[in-house]
Amino acid sequence: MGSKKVSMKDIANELGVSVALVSYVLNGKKTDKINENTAARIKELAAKMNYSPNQIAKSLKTNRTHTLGLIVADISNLFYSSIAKYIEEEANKHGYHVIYGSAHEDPERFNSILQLLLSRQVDGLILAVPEKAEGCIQMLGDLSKPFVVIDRKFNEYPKAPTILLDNRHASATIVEHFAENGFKRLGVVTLNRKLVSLQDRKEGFVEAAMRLLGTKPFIYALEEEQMDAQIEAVIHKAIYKDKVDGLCFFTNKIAMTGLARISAIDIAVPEQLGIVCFDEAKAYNIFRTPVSYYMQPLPEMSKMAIDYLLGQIDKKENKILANPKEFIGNLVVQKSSRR
Amino acid sequence: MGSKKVSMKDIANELGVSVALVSYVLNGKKTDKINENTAARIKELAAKMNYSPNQIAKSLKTNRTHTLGLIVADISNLFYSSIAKYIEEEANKHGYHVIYGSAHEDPERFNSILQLLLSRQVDGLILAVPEKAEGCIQMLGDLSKPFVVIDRKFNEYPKAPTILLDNRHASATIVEHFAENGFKRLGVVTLNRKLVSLQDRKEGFVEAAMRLLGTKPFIYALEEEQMDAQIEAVIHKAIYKDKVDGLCFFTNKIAMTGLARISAIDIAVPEQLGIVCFDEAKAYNIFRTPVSYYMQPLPEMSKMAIDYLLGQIDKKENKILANPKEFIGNLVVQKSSRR
DNA sequence: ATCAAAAATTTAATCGTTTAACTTAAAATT
DNA sequence: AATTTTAAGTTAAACGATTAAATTTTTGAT
Repeated sequence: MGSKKVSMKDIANELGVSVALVSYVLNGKKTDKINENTAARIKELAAKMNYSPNQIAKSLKTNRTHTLGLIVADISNLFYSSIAKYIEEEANKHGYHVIYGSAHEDPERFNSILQLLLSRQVDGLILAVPEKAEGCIQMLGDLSKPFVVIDRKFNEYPKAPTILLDNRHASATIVEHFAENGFKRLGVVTLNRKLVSLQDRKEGFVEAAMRLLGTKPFIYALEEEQMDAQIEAVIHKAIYKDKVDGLCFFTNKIAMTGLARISAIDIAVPEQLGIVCFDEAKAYNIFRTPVSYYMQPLPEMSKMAIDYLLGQIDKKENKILANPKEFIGNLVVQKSSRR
Repeated sequence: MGSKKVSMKDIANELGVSVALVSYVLNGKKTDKINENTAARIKELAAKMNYSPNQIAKSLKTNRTHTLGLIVADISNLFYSSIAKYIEEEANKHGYHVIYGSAHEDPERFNSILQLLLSRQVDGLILAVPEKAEGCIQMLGDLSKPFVVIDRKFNEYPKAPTILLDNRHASATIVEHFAENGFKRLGVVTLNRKLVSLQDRKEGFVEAAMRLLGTKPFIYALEEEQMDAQIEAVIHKAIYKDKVDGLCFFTNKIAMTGLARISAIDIAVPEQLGIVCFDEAKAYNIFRTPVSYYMQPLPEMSKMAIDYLLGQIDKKENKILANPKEFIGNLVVQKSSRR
């Protein structure tokens, strides 16, 4: 009991050999120059003593932690926890682990987490950078620390490695689908933040609506912190005043709030109101009418993020991602928008 | 650009002092024995050079990583991502970070993640231990590595530090509520796993139903992997054959699957069927009738987990948690079960 | 037996910190 | 002026591994 962790020294002492030899054997290096017998004895004892290497010491020497840092907006938000899951899975495949933090879109919190991850010497970073924290892009470049921005894009840094959805294209797909199904007066519910991805969704939506329907969609912008308080008025205005017949929720969270409100209203979906949301959620199927949604290809996006990062870490210098990589997702059409 | 990270040595050389002095100043130790002026110069330069300590080196020396390991079943599962969020928040308050992994209830995967966390020298562990992996409790005890089990309980290890819901009490509360609202033929949908928490929910439910209604509830057990395939038959049997009038879903995920199915059926909730679920979810409000749920006090549970762990780490030897701590949650009654 | 070559193992420096123990210089005491 | 005290700082070992270079041991050829 209370037996402290065994180190290479313990093994070496027990066997009367040097620590170096133990290191060589246990790492499978110089195998051709080591007596098979000795190697076997070392391995055997290591197993018996339940040796597990001290990664901290290893990292100090090798300058590799085999750990990636991930900063998302909020880990309890389905969209980000899904990303986290795929990132983790993909990283694990390559023997990497993930440390994460939630920044809640606060630049200060973001920077503090970033500093902590850096001080823990993560080998690379995957970041959902909040507004006003773009400075980190320059800083990480100066440090020559591998990183990749996900789900965000900064026009001031067109060369930063960036992975996100082609938001304009996604919106266009949604509008097209609405148009094909005879919806004419469209509306979108978004947040009043300057995030480029929301901006792009909006612009793409407006552009497509003008082109395909000849009308501008109604835009409803909520404040994140007062979503619950504001939603009732917004939904009411959209349906009864603006006579919107096709509504698009721009994020998962907005959708949950909005759908809850619509649930309480006596309106036929999709007959009187068509609905499409961004991002996948099992919950969309418990709404009175299964809700259509535009699904981001998160597994592919995660895979590319990890591949790029590991490439950088191993200095294989693959030059992919010189420009933001925008993925095309796909629209899962359910009853809420089909007529 | 490409400037490597600055170390204490760089600062010391620049200023012509010893590394030790830099260390003392930057850590605020021996402040009474150091010239204020020198201290100021060191701090100033450190700030200017953007020094940030190498935690890896620090950890190697101090044997503290200020990092906790968290293993949940699945980070993309709302229940666990909520726990993760609270754990992270609480840990951050005390200057600790969290590394996590998803074990997907697989003992092998669990043990492999556990080994990795240990090799990274986490200071403590928060674990949702899967069935067949209880061995880790003994092992961590032997290593005298602080840990706490959450959301699970193992009767073979009554002394292991354990934090979870009082599941029997929760079930009893739900049955009581059903009874008070005139529901008579109850049913529960659970998983056919041997997890003590599910077992306790079931036993608590049965016991309370016998006591308050004089009848045994119908038990429907799904296999996790075939939930989607099995749910239709189960719901059908419950409603049309067994004539259940009050249904309880034992987990978030089961609830999502079950509610999606009920959504497709023409049945009045709560008039013909009352519904209560375990665990909180915003999504419960987008169901045609807002769904009642039993909410676990996750913030309090997380706080206790962290407090206990940090206590152990600091060897303050607070003996709380000698027995499993079972928390009482509260039932949020909505329209789905009120009549 | 001798010696070079090959095989097996050890030595020692290093990674960036921490910290107990020691040294030096200046100030205070006598 | 000699001695003690205090203040300010330095030295050096350690944490647990890695790895190039050096050393010792064994083997084989003569």
